[in-house]
Amino acid sequence: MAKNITSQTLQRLPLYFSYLVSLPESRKSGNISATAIAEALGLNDVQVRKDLASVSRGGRPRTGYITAELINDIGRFLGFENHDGVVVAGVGNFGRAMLGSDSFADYGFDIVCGFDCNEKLAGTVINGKPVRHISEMRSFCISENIKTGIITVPENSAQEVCDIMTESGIKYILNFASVHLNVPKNVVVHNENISITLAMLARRDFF
Amino acid sequence: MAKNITSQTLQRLPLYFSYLVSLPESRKSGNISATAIAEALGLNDVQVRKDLASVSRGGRPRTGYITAELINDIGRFLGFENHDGVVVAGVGNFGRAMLGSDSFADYGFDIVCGFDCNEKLAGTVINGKPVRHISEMRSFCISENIKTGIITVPENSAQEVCDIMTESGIKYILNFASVHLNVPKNVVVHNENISITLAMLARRDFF
DNA sequence: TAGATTGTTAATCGATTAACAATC
DNA sequence: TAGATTGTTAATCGATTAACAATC
Repeated sequence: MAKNITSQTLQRLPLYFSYLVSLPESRKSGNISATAIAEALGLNDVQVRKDLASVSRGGRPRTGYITAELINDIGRFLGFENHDGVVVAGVGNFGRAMLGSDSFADYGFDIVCGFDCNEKLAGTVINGKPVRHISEMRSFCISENIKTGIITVPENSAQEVCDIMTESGIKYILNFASVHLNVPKNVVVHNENISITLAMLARRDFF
Repeated sequence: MAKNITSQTLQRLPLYFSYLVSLPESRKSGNISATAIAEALGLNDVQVRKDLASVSRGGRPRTGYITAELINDIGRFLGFENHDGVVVAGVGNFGRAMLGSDSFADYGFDIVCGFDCNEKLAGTVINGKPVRHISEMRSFCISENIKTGIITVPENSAQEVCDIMTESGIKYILNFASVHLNVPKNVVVHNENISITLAMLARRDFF
């Protein structure tokens, strides 16, 4: 296991994970075959078996994989058992949704704090997560050794907030503002563009 | 142009589009070469040229493509000049963020209405978009011929809302609830899982 | 046992890249 | 003109799938 993962395999692993986790408890306590997973997700069974071989301890002929074990193996491989601190810059609707979500924990992330330029929001608590003034973000990230940030501020302040993040040692930025961000070479930005996601979904039959 | 688009090309086209749109106005008014785009996005220049050849009217040797024309060609191909109506079920933080965003219009989508089970929200207006009671969603979608829906309700009511959507003729569902949805075969669900996106970004150096 | 399933090797398929002629 | 660039054909590379022996 854990040998030469291809980028394609890496993209499919979360798919298997979500599917297995979404199974009813009755099926989660039993076994599952690569053939069944492939069938459910519309993939080739050999492909699924090869993907699983790279992260799991292996299945058994005739019975398949132990479902709970497989979920664990994939999850561990993808780092879902980590505890990586994450900050959110911008406590508007999107930011509040991030702070309010409890599902990050299942994937190894702790949203530790929200930051906003609105003085009135500083000091409040959302879903148990503190909100502080944006001016405190730099020192917070440095002292807490935060490596990951989410940007949910308006377009016109996104670059400014991004600069503070990169100065604070943040290496990975998930950007919800629909604007291109300039970052140093050792920082990675992922632009989350929901409109494009929607376009790829709703026009798939057109292409 | 517009010949045999591969799935890989289709995934890169929005990338080119975002990059070109993000360029400063001074550069948007001039020309750009496939070589320059490739350089900026870390891709192979022949690949970019091949991708662009499938949607654009072509570039010129020595000078490259006319930037504004290229943006138009890619945008038109991807349907960004459409006007497709979209409904949002669930007017919580996420739903409000969707209704509040003006960027969908740039990609050919009109968020026409939000729906919620909270009676107090019905009749309100967010960013010019009306909010109605969830009980009105079915008739609304049918009469307006809506094909695309966004689900931003809590996990426990996602399937119920999803059922209403499929009964209303909706074919494409963007699901923000972290739960598996059962749909008829002719309906496509895209599960937007921000935790997984974050994991793929923040752990890329680990894999 | 017979049959379903795993895991691997070999063959196929598709996508990327190299090479090059054409063009401005 | 010389050189940068386009667009296409051919070669390479990588990923998927078919075939099959091993296993429970």
